[in-house]
Amino acid sequence: MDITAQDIPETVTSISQAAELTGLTEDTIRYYERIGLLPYADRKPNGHRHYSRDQILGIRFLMRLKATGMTLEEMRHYLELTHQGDGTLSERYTLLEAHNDKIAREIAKLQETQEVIRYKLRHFRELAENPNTESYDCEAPDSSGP
Amino acid sequence: MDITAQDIPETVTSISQAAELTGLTEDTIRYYERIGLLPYADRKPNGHRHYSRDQILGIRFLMRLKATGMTLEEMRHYLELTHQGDGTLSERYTLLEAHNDKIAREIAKLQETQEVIRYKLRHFRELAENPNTESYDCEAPDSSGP
DNA sequence: GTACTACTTGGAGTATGCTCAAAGTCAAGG
DNA sequence: CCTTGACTTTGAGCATACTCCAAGTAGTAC
Repeated sequence: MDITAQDIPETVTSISQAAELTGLTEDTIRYYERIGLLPYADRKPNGHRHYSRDQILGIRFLMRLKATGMTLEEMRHYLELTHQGDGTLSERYTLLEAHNDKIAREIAKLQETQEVIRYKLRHFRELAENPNTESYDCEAPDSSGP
Repeated sequence: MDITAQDIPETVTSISQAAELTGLTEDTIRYYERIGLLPYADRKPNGHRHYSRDQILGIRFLMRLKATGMTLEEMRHYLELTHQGDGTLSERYTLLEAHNDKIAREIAKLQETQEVIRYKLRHFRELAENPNTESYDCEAPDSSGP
């Protein structure tokens, strides 16, 4: 998932190509359109959807938001603001800023848990090196003290 | 959610206290017991569940795993191994190590997205300072070049 | 003309993870 | 004895996010 458009063909793209380029399935793309997360896609004369490079990039950005914990409904709201034009810029700014803060908190939590896990892994290694006769089976693995 | 036991009373704990100490609801704790994620809790003579300090710590550790993307089923499996004793130590080690790697990848993804969001925020600030007459409404917000 | 492929729509079904409600038990207080 | 409050069990319901299926169409290949 490049953030540049290098890998996206210039010509418009079918739903199968869009799926490949975004990592979604065709069904998921149609589902997103149905729930209003993606705008009603342009159709070719035969009724098939086609997507522009910008639309693919737009979906990729959305997938980033999703991958970082934003719900479909929140994304839908953000896109609604985008459609309403420049008058909503400050609101969109606030939303993205809030999401960025949320990501920062998420990273902090992940790093904390990494420390806890590394402590446990160290503990396991000690047990393996020095099989403890009085090791009580810690049915409820915890993280208190050494 | 301290990783030490400082805030957990020494005396055994009711489900309402357990809920408070773990951030879960009583319903969720009962649900976890039902699906086998938590062992069948000891009951007081009147049938009420009670929890030890170690059990509270165990739940907190599980909630860390959950908060970092482990599913209930994966946790259930991990706990099953724990119950099987020291023979499963190396398998548990492998599982935790894999989860730690997953967290590392997750952090990397979050940080990448933070960069993309910061780029967009910067772009919004520029638009606000210098309202662009030819700003095309980027219906599909992307992240390609400036 | 027939087959094949790539799509279309609409609707139903599924997985995960809760969340709530109904009906009952038990112990303490007034 | 009656009420209140904190629990109990069982089972159903719900939100999110897909995922699959059936029936149909449009264009190409032979």
